[in-house]
Amino acid sequence: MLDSRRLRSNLAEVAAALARRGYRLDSERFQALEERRKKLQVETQQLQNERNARSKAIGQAKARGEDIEPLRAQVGEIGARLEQVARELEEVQQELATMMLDMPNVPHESVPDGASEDDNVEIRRWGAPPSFDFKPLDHVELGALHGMDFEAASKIAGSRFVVLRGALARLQRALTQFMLDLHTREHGYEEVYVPYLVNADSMRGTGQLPKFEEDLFAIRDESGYYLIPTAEVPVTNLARDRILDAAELPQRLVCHTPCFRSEAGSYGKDVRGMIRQHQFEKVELVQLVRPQDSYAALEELTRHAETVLQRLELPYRVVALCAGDLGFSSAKTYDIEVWLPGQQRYREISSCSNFEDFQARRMQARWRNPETGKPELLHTLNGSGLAVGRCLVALIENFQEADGRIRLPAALQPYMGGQTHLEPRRGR
RNA sequence: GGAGAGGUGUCCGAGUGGUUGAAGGAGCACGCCUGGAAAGCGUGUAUACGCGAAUAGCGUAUCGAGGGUUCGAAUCCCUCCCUCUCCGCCA
Repeated sequence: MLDSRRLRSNLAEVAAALARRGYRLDSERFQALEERRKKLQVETQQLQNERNARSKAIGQAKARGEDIEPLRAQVGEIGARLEQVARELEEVQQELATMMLDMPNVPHESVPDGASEDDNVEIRRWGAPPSFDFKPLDHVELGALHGMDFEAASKIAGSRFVVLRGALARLQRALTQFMLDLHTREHGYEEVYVPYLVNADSMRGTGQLPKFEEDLFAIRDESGYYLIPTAEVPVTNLARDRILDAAELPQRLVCHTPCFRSEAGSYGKDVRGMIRQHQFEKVELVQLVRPQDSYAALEELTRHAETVLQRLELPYRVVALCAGDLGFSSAKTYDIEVWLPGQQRYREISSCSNFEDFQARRMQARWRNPETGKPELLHTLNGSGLAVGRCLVALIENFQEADGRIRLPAALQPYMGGQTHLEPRRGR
């Protein structure tokens, strides 16, 4: 959510910044609502003031044993008017709140212009796409040799799910373990375990609600629970309605969870394979930082995610998302894209964002600034470190050999019982 | 699932209709005292919002959330949420 003061005092500027990302802010409507709000609020508060003063007078008169009936009659009239005005104010405020919950974050000035992912700007590359002296398989064909079973999954659940067996199931667990160890031991993150079902307040806090309900899976009973689409939701909400001590910052948290996404509106996109699933594993990095530190933290967090790919020897590139491709809550985002031989292109495997105070304002996540002594909104960031399913895809595609074997990078071997290769499954 | 207790400020805790934003204590900040520190003493110490040029002033709201009663609600009534204890069930 944007700062309402900033909207009031710099409406044109905010509207221009939002236009950069393709959001049309209805300035006239906002201004009209604001004017009504102001008028109604002043009136309401005046009436409340009057009522309070007279009620006190009644209390005093009563204490002195005087007749209070005439006073009561007066206050009654005020009450009736107050009720009317307060109701109108409530309506206007509701409309304003709805409008503001719908507004995306303002892009940071360093975010490149552009309308779609075609306008994203490549920042750097690491490693080189492998060359094969045979025709490399994509992960679906290759996975079939190693225990990746989409048919079984669709029988049990439906499309966009997968069953992994044997070494491949273990490989996914190994990847997860490796990532958690790297971030906790070398990057200074604290591991957390969190609920996978969350309430609507949490979803509102990070920005999934109210606008993107259709992307979520919801529980059908009266609980009001949603399945988390990313660990970002429960982990960032740890700070909701809290005032953190300056000494507690920065907080670096890492969390492995399954993620559940309805993928509404992605019909026909990545229908084949494990790239786009209703359920996938992810290791997520979250940072809660002082506002002045958040852009340095974004660079740092992105490097932490990149390190995973470097250790796994997987070629990738980093792109800065253009304004038009930014996520709703983000002020600036780097995507990390890994090379997929099966598609002969780079595909997103991590998305690292600085939300500045956008999420913090929604969830009232604050810290006490020692310089002012006051609670102030903190800044939140997160990034995948990494999407485990896609990482598994990248790994098997990049390290496949002519005979269907898959080489394991050295960093992973300790997590796979010292194995150096995955052998195709035979006769099972 | 059954029975009970409870949710007040950074924390503990008082408060059952009338100048209560809220006693008292702890913590924290500043000052005095001290060779220095502790103790002691004194002073201060919520948040959001509105009007406003204002870091001045004034006002409004906030005692889990929402609704109701009343001239007036932290205090009375209703609904919901959460926490704790005991019993049952259960991995």
